[in-house]
Amino acid sequence: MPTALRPASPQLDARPLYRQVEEILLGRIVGGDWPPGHALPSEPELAAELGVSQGTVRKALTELELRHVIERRQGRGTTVSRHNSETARRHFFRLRDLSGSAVISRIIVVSCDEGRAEPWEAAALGIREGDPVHHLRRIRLLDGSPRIFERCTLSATLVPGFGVPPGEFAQELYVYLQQAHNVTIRRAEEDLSAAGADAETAEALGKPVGTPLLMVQRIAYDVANRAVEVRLSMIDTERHRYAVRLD
Amino acid sequence: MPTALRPASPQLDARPLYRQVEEILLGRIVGGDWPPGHALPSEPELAAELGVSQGTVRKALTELELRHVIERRQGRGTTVSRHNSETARRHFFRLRDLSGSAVISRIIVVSCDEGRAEPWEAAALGIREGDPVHHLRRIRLLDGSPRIFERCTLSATLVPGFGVPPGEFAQELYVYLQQAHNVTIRRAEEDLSAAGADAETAEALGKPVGTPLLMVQRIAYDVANRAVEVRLSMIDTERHRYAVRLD
DNA sequence: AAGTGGTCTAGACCACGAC
DNA sequence: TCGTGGTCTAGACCACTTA
Repeated sequence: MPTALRPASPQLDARPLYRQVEEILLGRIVGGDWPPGHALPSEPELAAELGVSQGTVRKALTELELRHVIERRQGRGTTVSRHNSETARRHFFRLRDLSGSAVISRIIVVSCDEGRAEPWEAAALGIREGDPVHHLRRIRLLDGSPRIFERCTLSATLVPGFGVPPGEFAQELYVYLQQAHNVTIRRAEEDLSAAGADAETAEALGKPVGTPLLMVQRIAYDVANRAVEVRLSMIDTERHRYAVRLD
Repeated sequence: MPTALRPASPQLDARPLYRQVEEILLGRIVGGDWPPGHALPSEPELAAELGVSQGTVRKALTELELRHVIERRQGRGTTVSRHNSETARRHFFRLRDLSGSAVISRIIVVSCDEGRAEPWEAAALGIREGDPVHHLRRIRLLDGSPRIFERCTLSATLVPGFGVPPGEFAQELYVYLQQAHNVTIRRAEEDLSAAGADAETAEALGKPVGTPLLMVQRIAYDVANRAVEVRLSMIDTERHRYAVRLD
């Protein structure tokens, strides 16, 4: 069933055609018609279905590709992005060792509880104070040593029934969210500062209280731009650096 | 004089045409034929001169625009990017106040000397140990308070005769480099960590030695991808945050 | 009114991947 | 071999800026 992009009646939507195409395609992905890993119709097929030229479809697909919503490969086709440990880390894990190389990371879940949103969590997640949330505490081992203590808060309305067992957890959180809860994280905002280690963090990392740590507050958003997670990471930067490229 | 993009003899350059166009245009900008602020020929003119279609020129220009080398405006034309305090800050100054708003910043030059490159400086700048460099120390006031102490090292071969007087300095360093030394910074890499304040920094910021500070090491590259500056910034994050977007 | 970049089309050919 | 996305062309019309 072709989507009516340009009805006979005068078009009030003044946005460029390729923006509208982009939104239609994104809608199908967000709505679950095309789940992660699904192969999209070919460009000529999409063009015919939507009643636009292949060039317009291409421009829309290029935008979605830049936002990592889809992946295109010559000869193979276009698929909805699927998180895996590589892409999840490349996009959302900025730590490198002192030589600039990627880091081997292991994750230990300390605890996972249900709770109510504190004011700062509610503000970050765009929900109301007291709304149900899940709390997750994790320790990350970088190259074998405990270097990061993370306190994560997830909006329970977006990931109902969330829960992971304590102990080592091999999977990246965002891969797990996609596979187990059908929630795809697409972007995040981080605010960085320096702080002395608090008691809980100091114990988790085996450092004295007050040790200077890199504190990262992250808010993660899904494909539909909903805030899913707010996370406070306390990072021991003795042997690692948080890498940023400005261009 | 048209540039021969596709000679009669078989073309060995297998790169796409638009990449070659991109390189030609970038070459004219780097070479100084088109200085910052200069208006480029129109797309049809470039297409005719280079012997390609306007669509190919457009794709090359789009790439350069994404890299902030040029700026395009409908009806007005395309110009070579010129640093000003707005763009310089938007790209290279990541600090926000606790509400996420931009910050009013003043710069005080503490000292400016000539010197020889230490090993770590030489490694960062891609020069040899002992090569001539300029050292610059600055204090930044954010919203009126001293919050950042910066130690900058510039490669003297790229900015010969560099020098700024001590005291307040209204201009952004990269704007000054472009206007006074014809060097345009286009991108930078930053490595972030947490560290206790050393004696020099503690005095500059009026904080006790050992106060946790955000330490940022930046390497700045010009349009020709040469390392121009390495900078160590010590930042008091009591009332400010370093903002990063991951997408 | 003239000229610029922005959008959109229709069609050609090529490089790559899967069968 | 076939279908995919990648490149390239030629030309139309539109929206914006400047004069």
